Amino acid sequence: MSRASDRAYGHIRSMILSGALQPGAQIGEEQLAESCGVSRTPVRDALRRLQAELFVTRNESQRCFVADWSLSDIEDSFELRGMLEAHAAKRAATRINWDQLERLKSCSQAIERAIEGVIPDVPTFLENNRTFHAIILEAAASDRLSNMLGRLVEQPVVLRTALQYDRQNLARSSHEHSELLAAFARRDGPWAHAIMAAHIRRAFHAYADAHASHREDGQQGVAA
Amino acid sequence: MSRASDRAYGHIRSMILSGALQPGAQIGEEQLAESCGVSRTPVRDALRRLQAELFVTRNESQRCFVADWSLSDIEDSFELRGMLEAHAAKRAATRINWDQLERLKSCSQAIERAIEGVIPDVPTFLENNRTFHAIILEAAASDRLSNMLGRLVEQPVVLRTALQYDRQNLARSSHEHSELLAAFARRDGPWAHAIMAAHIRRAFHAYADAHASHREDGQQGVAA
DNA sequence: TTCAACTATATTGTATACAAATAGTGATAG
DNA sequence: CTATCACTATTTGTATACAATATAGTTGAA
Repeated sequence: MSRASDRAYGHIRSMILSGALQPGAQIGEEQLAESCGVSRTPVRDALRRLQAELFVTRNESQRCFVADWSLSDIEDSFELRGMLEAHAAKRAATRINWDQLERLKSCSQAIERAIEGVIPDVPTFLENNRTFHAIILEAAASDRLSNMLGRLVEQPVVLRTALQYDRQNLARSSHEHSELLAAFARRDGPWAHAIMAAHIRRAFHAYADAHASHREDGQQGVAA
Repeated sequence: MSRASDRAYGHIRSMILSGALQPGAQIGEEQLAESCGVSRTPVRDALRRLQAELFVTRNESQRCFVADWSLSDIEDSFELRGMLEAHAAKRAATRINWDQLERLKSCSQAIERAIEGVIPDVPTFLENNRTFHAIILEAAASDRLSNMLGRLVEQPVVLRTALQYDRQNLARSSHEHSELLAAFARRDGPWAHAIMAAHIRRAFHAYADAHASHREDGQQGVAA
């Protein structure tokens, strides 16, 4: 996408994620255009994208609002993501090639290194975790699946919460990655499916636990 | 959406479905605007929607093309749709209310009436079949799920093929609807899940069979 | 005082003009 | 004859002005 449209997209998205634009707040095109330093045209493009990704909703008369995620929305998200990522893992197991497997191993090792120190390197963990899942999706080789999962993994709840991690969660996540590698190496679709389903499910419960203790002081986090 | 944008969307979509715009063909915004009798602005909106629904693709330099669906794309579509609709059916089973159940019964009866004559009333069948699935999705009560399924059920392959039906397919489809009603009446999620998975899977095989006999003279059809 | 209708204002939708980028074409040099 | 570079034409991206529509505020009458 083009420069101005991208800038508007990124800017609005980050304002939503940072809380500068609160859930339920109405957002006018003109106001956003000014705030982004571009005209309404690219803002409208950006809003359409954000709407497709469920960051933004519209009322019956086409006015835009920051999407308000209820707890059940969040659960829905994890549920769908688990289903689709497990499916992707199953497909990937029988289609993955040598290069992709090597890249997965490399990610997995980077993740292990990132969490072995006294102070875990969370940014490195996150980056490689992200790449790990992206490679699996690539190996699954389904445009439609990629299209749909792309809408889920980037959603507010995931980003807003994926900022702080406890040691145990990081280690468990990393261990599940190793298991996935084993399943892929054996080309075992059902195994990969089961591990991935559990992987995402665990992340959901970790999030739910963090949410239940409703500490609003910092960000709680979940590693999937 | 607004009038001009809707017109452009419908017009382009029907041109793709009718074959007036062939798969792989490049489509320029200006040309479409003229053809739709509107300016480029609403055409651009329509193209974004069609792109999200995978009717249209873009190359690396943002030029638009009519999406070209390979056989594996079609299989992907059925696979995902089966997975998501089965999930929807499972959710619906435990959430459906009396009104929704009554509407499902009414649809089911209309479908039975439509196929009992010597000449099946296919348009009525299709209309009620569509409503039937929509009610289940409504009962599933998940915006994300609706959002995703909406992108699948309306896709080219479905529409392009859902035009002619043999008696046996119609009857089997209708029978599966009745089974779903039974599962819903008993609030049996796993049962509903299994029936729906089979329902969509059967539709896929019916399509694959029709495709294998590659009769290009008319439209083959599949009732899901 | 309340409700309704109307006006004013704010917001989104559309058209058009212009800017930027890309691909196609032709000429020229190796 | 091929390949590369420059130029032109085509296509998409952006800005702005204007039109249509919805909301909110105000005024009037019952």
